[in-house]
Amino acid sequence: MTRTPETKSYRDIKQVVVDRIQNGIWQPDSLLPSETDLAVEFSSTRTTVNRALRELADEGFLDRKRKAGTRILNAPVRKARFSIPLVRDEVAGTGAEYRYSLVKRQVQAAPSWLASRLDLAHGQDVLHIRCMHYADNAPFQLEVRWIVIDVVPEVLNEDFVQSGPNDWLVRKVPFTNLELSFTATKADTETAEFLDAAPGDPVFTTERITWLRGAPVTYARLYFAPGYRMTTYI
Amino acid sequence: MTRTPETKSYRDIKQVVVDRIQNGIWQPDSLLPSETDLAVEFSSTRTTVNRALRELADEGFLDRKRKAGTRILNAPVRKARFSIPLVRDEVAGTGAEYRYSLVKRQVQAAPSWLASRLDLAHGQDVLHIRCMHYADNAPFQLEVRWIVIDVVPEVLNEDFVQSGPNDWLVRKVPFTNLELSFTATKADTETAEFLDAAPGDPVFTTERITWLRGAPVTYARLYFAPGYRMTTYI
DNA sequence: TAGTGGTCTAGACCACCCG
DNA sequence: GGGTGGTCTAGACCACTAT
Repeated sequence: MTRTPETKSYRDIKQVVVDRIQNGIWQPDSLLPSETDLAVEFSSTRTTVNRALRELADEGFLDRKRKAGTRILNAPVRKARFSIPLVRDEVAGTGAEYRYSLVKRQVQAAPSWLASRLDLAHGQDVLHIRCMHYADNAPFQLEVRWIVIDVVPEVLNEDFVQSGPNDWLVRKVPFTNLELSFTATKADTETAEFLDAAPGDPVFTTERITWLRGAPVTYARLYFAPGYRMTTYI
Repeated sequence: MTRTPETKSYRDIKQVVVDRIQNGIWQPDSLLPSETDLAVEFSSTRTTVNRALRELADEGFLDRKRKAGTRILNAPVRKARFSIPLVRDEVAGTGAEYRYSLVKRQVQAAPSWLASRLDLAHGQDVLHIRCMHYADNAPFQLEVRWIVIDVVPEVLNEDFVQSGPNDWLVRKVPFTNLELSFTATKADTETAEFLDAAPGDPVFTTERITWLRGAPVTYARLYFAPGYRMTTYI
């Protein structure tokens, strides 16, 4: 079949479907026509309709089940995409100049809370690191990290004086699994000093655990200077 | 062509590609073979290879450009998907019982900071709402919200005594755009009381602005009770 | 068991953009 | 200019599951 003026691309189809949902032509919880029917309506093929609906389901608009059909989700559990930048890039993105400084680097036995969290053997060695990231010489982020030496033994060759462990890990151990959480914590005395904050001040905190093929690589806590705001657009 | 034992599905292909990246067989910044070549290697078709690579690019592993080819990203700007649940569902998901309570509902002229933020006319009317969400009768979230009446005049018919504005908005007003940000704030006296916290305690705070086809619908601040943690897996 | 979505094929045309 | 990815077609078989 040749493409007629009425022929819709998968992008057009997505747009039409979203419009119909937003204008109430198709109600939440109701069933869409089958892919075959929609293909006829849009002068398209099932393959193309399939791609459109598949992406909308992926974005959280639709729920699709074989035999049951495609249903409009009533509670739009919209899914937001956000990217996880390197601190360096995040700072550079604001136009500020990035500076890194190592505070502490020490091999130690994993504290028991960490061993428990990462499922390490009792007393297993980890490399503990504290470092600071600055934006135009103002404190931006305090990084506190533990790296499991058995999983990445080469880490012992790095002194992390010139650049941070995150840069190194990203280069050496790419593409792993990640657990990411966000909380608001209270600055203790030391954190407050590094971040140029008052003790007790609220601090936006990120916690990351990274695995490489099932093995825990590193645990990190990132304390952001007061005023930090993480923003996403959907 | 019939499917041989060597024939790979798009999932298999994704897995192989990720494995090769993780094992350093394909280095960051380097170019992958073309889709056509990969199709031959995997005893598959270009369509299938295309889907695999397209999804990996979408997940942040690869960068694809016509003519330039497919390149492995060295700075893994991994993209995380997180969903934005209704409070009700979030509470229910923890197994706790959800309870809602209206604190305040009032039509007022938009305060100037809000008018500025949402680009409203000076003195434009908004519906101001404060309400609480409880989990097993413990404070879970304090919601402070402003709704632009001109955009959704039907909101005046709702008293929001039985259920919150979020439930209503989600059902009635599909949003098209969303700005979402996260910060750590300091509890003021009133917030602290509602959240059963001490004044000055750190509070994880979410700010949401929602638009419907370019028109600002609502601005909301969500203050979470101490101990709240937002978690994602990637 | 019948109908729906999930996936694959083989081929085609096209848009983009690097060299 | 030519090679790469972007997309579409027409058809097929299959997997799942509601009924």
